[in-house]
Amino acid sequence: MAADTLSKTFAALADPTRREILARLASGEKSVTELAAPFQMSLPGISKHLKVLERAGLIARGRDAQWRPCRLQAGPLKDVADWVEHYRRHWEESLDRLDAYLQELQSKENQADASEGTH
Amino acid sequence: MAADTLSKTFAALADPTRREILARLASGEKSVTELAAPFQMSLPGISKHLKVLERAGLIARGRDAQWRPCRLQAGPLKDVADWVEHYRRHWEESLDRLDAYLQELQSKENQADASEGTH
DNA sequence: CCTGTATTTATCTTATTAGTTAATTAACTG
DNA sequence: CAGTTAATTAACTAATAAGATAAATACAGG
Repeated sequence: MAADTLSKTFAALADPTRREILARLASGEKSVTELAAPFQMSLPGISKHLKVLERAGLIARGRDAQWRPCRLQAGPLKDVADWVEHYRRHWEESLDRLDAYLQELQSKENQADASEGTH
Repeated sequence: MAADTLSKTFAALADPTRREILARLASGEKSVTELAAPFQMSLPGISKHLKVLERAGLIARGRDAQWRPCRLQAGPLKDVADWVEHYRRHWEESLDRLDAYLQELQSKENQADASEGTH
């Protein structure tokens, strides 16, 4: 993994368990055990994922007695949004081309349908 | 690396060399050698990165004599944009809080400035 | 058909990742 | 202070990734 911030963010997001953890944190702070509950994975496994997220700045951890409540920190996600935004016109253009192609197919099909009766 | 599409996309983006390759492809098709030129890395190294990008569906490769021109395919980036969009309010809220905090600091500073002359 | 150019594949090394279980730390509770 | 709950660290394994060099493949042009 490269050291730069954006690379660390993308690497952290490249795991479905970690993305699921973030999704669950979107609705508020949770303890490690709460976060771990929906997963098959062992608690140390979850703990490791949380460390990856923490090092990427995507979560912060507090202390409440024996619990370490985790909360979402979305700052790095703004960087992702800003980065990907540069490519918007590329996917929109390719969707436009797909659309044009499908419309062309459709109109050919209609022509075929229309001529069916005449032959 | 997990098998799902979004994970593969994020994993592919988690490398600055690969992001740089995408950035260069944004201005049009390029051959492997052209893509490799700005980097220190060996050609097989670049070739590997291209394979990662290809498997993530981020580029497609054609054939023109002995060249394999690469072109950007931005489809998966739309999925990234859609995914990250769910978190927009989180980073905007935290920026708002930062903003409020800075304004508070500022106004306290102004009060302090204003009272300087009177003491 | 031989040579040069473009690119990939093979092979190897080193580092990192994801996961496990067992042991440890930290804090509350009776 | 002994026991319980929450969470992390340690130690290990297996898989994957990033890079290198050397060899192989694909094509063009004389």
